[in-house]
Amino acid sequence: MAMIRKPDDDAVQPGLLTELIGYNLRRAQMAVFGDFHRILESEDIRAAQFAILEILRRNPGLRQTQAGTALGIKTANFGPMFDGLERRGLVERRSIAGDRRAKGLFLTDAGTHMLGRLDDQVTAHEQRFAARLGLGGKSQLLGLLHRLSDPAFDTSY
Amino acid sequence: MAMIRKPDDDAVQPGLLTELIGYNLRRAQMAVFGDFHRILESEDIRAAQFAILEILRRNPGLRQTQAGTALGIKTANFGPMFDGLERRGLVERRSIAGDRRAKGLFLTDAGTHMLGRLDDQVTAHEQRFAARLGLGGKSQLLGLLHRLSDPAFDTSY
DNA sequence: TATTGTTATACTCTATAACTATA
DNA sequence: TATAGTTATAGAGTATAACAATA
Repeated sequence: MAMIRKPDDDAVQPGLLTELIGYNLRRAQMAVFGDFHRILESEDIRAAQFAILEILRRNPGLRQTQAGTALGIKTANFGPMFDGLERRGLVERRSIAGDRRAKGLFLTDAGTHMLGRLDDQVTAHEQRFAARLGLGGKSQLLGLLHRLSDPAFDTSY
Repeated sequence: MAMIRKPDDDAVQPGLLTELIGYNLRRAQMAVFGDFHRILESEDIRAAQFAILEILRRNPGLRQTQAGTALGIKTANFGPMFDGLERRGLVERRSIAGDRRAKGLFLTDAGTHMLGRLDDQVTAHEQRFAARLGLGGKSQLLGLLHRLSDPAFDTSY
């Protein structure tokens, strides 16, 4: 067998990519979400569904458009996602007095209990990653991330 | 018309979500990628395809498994993604002397030129977001993100 | 036996457009 | 006319499993 040099994966030169904020955001998100998904598996729900449940815990009675806007989910996609949760009895739509087009969204008791079962695990997950960031690292990170997501920090206009 | 109070979108209480590192990573990534996608539209390519082109610019001759591993794309998915670029003449597979299973991946001249056309726009995009982060903010952010994506910082084992 | 890559397939998420019903 | 929500549909991205060829 000839001694063809097999390139080592570690020897891949990162180049421009690792200098890009967006690429590094994606890598970090993959790591954090991978861990988070493992937790949600225990209740067989997805991250997007968890976000819906969580925002309804804090804001019972929200309308679909509001919940969707707050989470960055389009109206046309929110409906089917919510249907899945409703079929499992975790949430419910209630009619709103005064506007027969809109519906108020609520957690059921089953939904509330599921979130309760996840609370400790989610807290542990969060603390694991906060620990990686060191003292004050998390609040520093969140501050920087808000500058990226908040259009008010865009000075290019 | 009755004076039903229509809840204001701004009044949605964020709750737990905005305390989660993962959720804030996602929001920031949506903002940065939204801007980035607008740039890539001009050449009609996707972010994942850009990443493939970019890593081949720096690492010509990479094998599929290596490129996929480096970018976090599974082997079974890398092939079809690469096919799309190859059909457009931006990249090519070449046989490797000594291993008839593997193929070396290369940019074509067309692929190199496309990356060249994007360079200035990508740099401008990057500077826009770096500006939002303030002096030293970007290197601070990248340092924190690496702690999240690098398993070596996981102290929970 | 292990590795490189392909094929098939399914699911989630995202995006757009056309539509109904109410306001 | 505008708004709340639904339906249909298409595309990208991700995941697993089975497979062929080669090492």
